[in-house]
Amino acid sequence: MKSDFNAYNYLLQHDIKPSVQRLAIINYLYEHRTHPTADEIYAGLIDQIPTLSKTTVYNTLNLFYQQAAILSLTIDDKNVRFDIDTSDHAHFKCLNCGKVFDVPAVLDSVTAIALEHGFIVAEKHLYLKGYCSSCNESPNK
Amino acid sequence: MKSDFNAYNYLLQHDIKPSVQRLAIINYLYEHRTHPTADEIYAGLIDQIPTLSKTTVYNTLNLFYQQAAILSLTIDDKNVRFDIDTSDHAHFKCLNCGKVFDVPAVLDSVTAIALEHGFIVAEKHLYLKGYCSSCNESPNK
DNA sequence: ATCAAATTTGTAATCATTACAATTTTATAT
DNA sequence: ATATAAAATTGTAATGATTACAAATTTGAT
Ligand SMILES: [Mn+2]
Ligand SMILES: [Mn+2]
Ligand SMILES: [Zn+2]
Ligand SMILES: [Zn+2]
Repeated sequence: MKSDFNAYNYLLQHDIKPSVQRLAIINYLYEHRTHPTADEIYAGLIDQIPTLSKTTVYNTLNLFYQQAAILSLTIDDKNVRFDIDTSDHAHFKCLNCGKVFDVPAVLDSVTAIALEHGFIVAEKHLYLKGYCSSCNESPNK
Repeated sequence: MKSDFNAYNYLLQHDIKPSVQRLAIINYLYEHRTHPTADEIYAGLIDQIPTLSKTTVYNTLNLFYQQAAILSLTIDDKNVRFDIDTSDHAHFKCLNCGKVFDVPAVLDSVTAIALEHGFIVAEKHLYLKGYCSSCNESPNK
C-alpha cells in the first residue's frame, strides 16, 4: 500500500524548497508517527541516502519548525522530538518504555486565560508523563 | 521583611535530610519564583556558600525532583528549569525576553482522557510560548 | 575518639546540538 | 552549453548542559 502523502506539495505549501534530503525527512516523519529524534531520523535514512549528514538533518528539522511544517517537542529533557502532526493534541511519555503517545486534547480555555493576561500565544504544548497501558499491565522492574 | 517559609520542615516533609546546601537551594527556589536554571541557582548562592559545587546543585535538584518537592520544567530545550510550586498551573515562555511566567490552569479534563486510554498520569505540564505583555508593547527588534 | 555512612566537591566524560568553512548542487545569465 | 552566483549539503570542530566518578569532608552512631 503506497502512501498518498504528497511530500513535494507539503513542502511547497510551507515555503520550503524541496530537495532529496528534505523530501526524505518529511516523508520519514509522515510514515513514523512515533515522535522521533533527529538521531533516529538520521539512522532511519542513512541507508537510503548514504551521503546524508547529521547536520543536514538538524538544519532541515529546524527549517521545518521555523516554517511551522512540524512541531518540536521538549517532553524529553535529553532529546528534542519531532511531529508532523501540527494539529491541537497532547503527548504522553511513558516513564518505563520511553514511548511518546498522542492524546486528544483541546486547550482553548488555557489559551484564553493567557490572552487575558496580555500574552500572545504562538505555541501550546501539553505533556503528560506516567505509565502506558502495556507497561502498567506488565511492569518492567 | 523575613520569609515565613520553613525550609527545614519542608525538606523533612519530603523525606529529605536537611543540609546547609539543601536548605540554601530550597530557600532560593522559595524566594525566586522565576523558574531558575541550575546555573542560575548556583550563581545566586556561590557568594553565600563559597565552597558550593555545581555538581551539588544538580544532585540536590534531582533529589528534590525525585522526592516530588519541586517541579522540573522542560519548556526550554536548552536548560531545565525548576519550580517550588508543585500545584496545578501552566507556564508561558516569552520568545523575546526568555522569561517564564505562571498561568493559572486546570488540566483535569485532559488527565481524564489519558486515563480512559489506559495511561497512568504522574505528571502534567502545559507549556505556552509566545510574547509577554511587555515585549508585545515594545518589541525588541 | 573511632568507624561507617552520607554528603559534598572537583574534574573529567558524555552527548545532543550548533558553528563554520569547504564542497557540491541548483539556478540564472550570457 | 558555459560561466557565474546562490543555495544546499557535508564533515569536522566547538559548545555547553548535565552526569560519572573518585577523593575529600561532614555527620551520626557506637
Ligand atoms: Mn503527536
Ligand atoms: Mn511555575
Ligand atoms: Zn510504556
Ligand atoms: Zn517578554
